Amino acid sequence: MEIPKIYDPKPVEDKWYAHWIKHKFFKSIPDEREPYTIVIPPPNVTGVLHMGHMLNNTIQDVLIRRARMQGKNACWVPGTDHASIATEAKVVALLAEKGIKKTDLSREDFLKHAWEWKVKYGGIILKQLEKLGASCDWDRTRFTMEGDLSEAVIDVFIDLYNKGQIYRGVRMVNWDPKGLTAVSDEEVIHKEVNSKLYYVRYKIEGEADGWITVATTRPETILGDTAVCVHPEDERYKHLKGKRCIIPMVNRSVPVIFDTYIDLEFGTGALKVTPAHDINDYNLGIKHKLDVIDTIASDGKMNAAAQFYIGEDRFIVRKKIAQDLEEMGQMVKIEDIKNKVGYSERTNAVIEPKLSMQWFLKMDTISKPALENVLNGEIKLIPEKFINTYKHWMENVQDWCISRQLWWGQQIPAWYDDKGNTVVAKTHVKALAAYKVQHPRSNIQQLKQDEDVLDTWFSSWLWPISVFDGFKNPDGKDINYYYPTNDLVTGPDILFFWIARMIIAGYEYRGEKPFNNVYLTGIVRDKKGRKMSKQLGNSPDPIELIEKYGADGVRVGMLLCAPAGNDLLFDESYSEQGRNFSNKIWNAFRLINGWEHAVDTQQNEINKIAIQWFDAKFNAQLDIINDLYSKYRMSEALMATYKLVWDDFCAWYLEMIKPEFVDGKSLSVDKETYDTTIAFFEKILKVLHPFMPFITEEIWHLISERNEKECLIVEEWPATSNKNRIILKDFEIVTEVITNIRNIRKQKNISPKEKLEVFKKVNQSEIINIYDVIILKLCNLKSFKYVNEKVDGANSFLVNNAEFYVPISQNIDTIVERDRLLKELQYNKGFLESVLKKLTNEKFVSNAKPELLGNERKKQTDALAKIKVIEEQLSTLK
RNA sequence: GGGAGCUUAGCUCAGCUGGUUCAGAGCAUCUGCCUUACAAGCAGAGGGUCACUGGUUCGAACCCAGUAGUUCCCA
Repeated sequence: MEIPKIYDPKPVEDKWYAHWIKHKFFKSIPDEREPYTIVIPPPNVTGVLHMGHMLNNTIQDVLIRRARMQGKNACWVPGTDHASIATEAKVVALLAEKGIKKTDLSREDFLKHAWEWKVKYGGIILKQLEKLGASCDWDRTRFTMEGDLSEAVIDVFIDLYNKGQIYRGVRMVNWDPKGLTAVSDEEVIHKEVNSKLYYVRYKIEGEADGWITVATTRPETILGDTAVCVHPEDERYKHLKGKRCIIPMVNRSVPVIFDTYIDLEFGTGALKVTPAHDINDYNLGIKHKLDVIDTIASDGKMNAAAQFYIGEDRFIVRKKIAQDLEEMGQMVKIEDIKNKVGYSERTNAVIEPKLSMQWFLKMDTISKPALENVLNGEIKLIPEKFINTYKHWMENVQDWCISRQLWWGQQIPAWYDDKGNTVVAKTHVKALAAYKVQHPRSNIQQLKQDEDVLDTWFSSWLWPISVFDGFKNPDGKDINYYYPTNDLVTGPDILFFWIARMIIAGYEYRGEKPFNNVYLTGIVRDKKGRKMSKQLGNSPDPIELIEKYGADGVRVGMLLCAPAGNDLLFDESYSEQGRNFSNKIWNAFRLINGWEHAVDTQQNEINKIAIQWFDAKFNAQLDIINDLYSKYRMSEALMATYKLVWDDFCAWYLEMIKPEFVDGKSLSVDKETYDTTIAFFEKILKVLHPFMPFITEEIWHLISERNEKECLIVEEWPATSNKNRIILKDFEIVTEVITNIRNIRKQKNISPKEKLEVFKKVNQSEIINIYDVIILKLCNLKSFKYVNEKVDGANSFLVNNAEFYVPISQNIDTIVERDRLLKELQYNKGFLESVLKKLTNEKFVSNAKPELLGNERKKQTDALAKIKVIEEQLSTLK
């Protein structure tokens, strides 16, 4: 059967993925082997695969496949999170298309729609992961809102409440007026934008023409002002001590207060204070006991307390009030400035600081072990530089606002009577019972459950425990076997959102870390360094990439540009390189596969040496690869593998043993060489497998007869053994000789078909001629002979002080040759000089380590010998 | 405003404890080849003031200080 010379990944990938599934190779059940566990960072159910997922899931799959081949019980747990805001937004939008408003639905009905949506679309991203080749144990797929996981969330809430770690309070929160919910600090993205700074003058109370000018970027909040604040040291305002001023339009009299918080340089040095709508103002308000007037409603529109513009959006009001103040003569000037504005990560609405009643988790004590165990190296962050960021955050950690004003999520198990008395309990029945204990004289029959749900991260922080049913069954087989997990692979953007909180939960609920290592990938950016985003449209569709280059190609492409912890600038050309690599491997297979192998053919010297060399090379390189893996240097491990395959195996080894063509027919390969080559190739497939699972599995089955259970995916990772360093050293010289000869051929424009003669001048007695056959073959030589004298009229080169001559039919251009030699001489003299400089330096000789000194001395003698040879060559040129 | 990181070839990055012929890799580029595995290929070559300035040292891409640019985190 003719094997196509271009590898076609599509049918291969579909076939083998199905095959692996069929034979349950991804499945993990606790046994006596050492476990190797990864829990997937659950992508959110609304998501479709983007390049960030591609990257971290490729890395996870590489790790898990290698662990599996190393004989560990590899378990990669997949799943999704319910992403309350994002999902609810999607469902609301979908309902809106049908003309249904959320407010018209009951909570129950809305959730029914949401679940329908989840069933229909929630699995898309997991299906996409299959295309990538992700070897997750799909039987273990979990979802943060499924029964058991939700129950864990509720139990944890109740437990922490009972421990006094959870409280309810009025706080300034980041309000998302579009999502109509509070969001955490981490979900606010601060962006620099072009704004205006409005200078507005307020009348001083009781003075005929006394004014104070404040500067603000948010004039719409003027209606909620309850003070004006200046710096106590500010000479401009010292006379205002004890005075009051009048807020325009609403004509409210408010005090002028003094606080060192004020920045003298900014604006006019006078700050209008709106405690209800700015976190700093809020704190000032508490300190100075100011009134709080909330003038903006949940939807971002002015409310009745504002008195003006009621029902109009804050941004429209900003323009209107500026104009009105202008007309009133109270607008002094307007300047353009740049400032940072917070946006909701989910809805992109401008965040409105808002006072509201929320649930909080105290972070001060509960986070202690999580900080400690990262600092002491019990949990490793890779790369280490993230420890700084982590430490900084954990040392300044704020209480976590865990309530969200949404329906999609776990409803907070808090119950209220009509006076606002609260009990926390798992069910209404239990709540009522608890309530009766607290209020024995009450005969209330009905409590009202809190309307809000818990933050999605309040589910996912339990993920490494809850996916193994560690809450439901704390001493279960799974949790005891798989926990703590080995590696977590995710992006640094969720270091606090998720990683830190998982560590906290791990210590709180298992008394142990959730994972040993956290591998933080970079953020995938486009070629210009911009984050990939839908708005910019600069993100390639991963599935299309896979169609175009094959999953193996894209995986390789991803990792080629993925230095650990640094952002990566993705470009499609990397996937192309990956695809080309697939093709290279494929063609190596085609070559070997096409060889006749005869039992009666004697193994020749070339093949014997080639085999010895590649065996040594493979082992040495595998040591390097293993070491790089152990340091999580994935892209370097890939590059080392790439070079092993492309350069060492294909370009050198296969070229060496490739049978020659005689009379238009390929000679046959001896059986021993053939079998060894197959064995080498199989080892190479193993080492390639984690990076390129599909093509390697395909060739694995083509290259030898195997039954359907004998799959590469469960083969053993090769052990390293042979450490023949001598042959590797020798080969460095051999390849240098070969390159020199090829170079001369190239420079002199000699056809590769023309056979050359090469002479080696014997200076000393040492002749290592075992490699000559290789030089003969790879350079297409007629002969390779030893001489005692220089060969006249030939091109020459030096390798390790040995002189080589290549006579060619053209005359030697002595001028060019002399120039070349002079240049070489100059370089070597310069080099010698630098060595001598060290050796004649007393301080160097007395300070340097002995081996270093010896090295320098050797350099000296080598350089001297070389100079002598070059000078001799030069003298004969004249 | 506070903190952390980064700056090495056209691009993306290695370079560990300062010392090997140390300035490297891949891609891209250039030149020659459709040589019976692969043109998605083969062979060869050319690319760098290691951001800048100063310091420490016998010796600095590497250590220290400052400057510039840049990215991120926090407020």
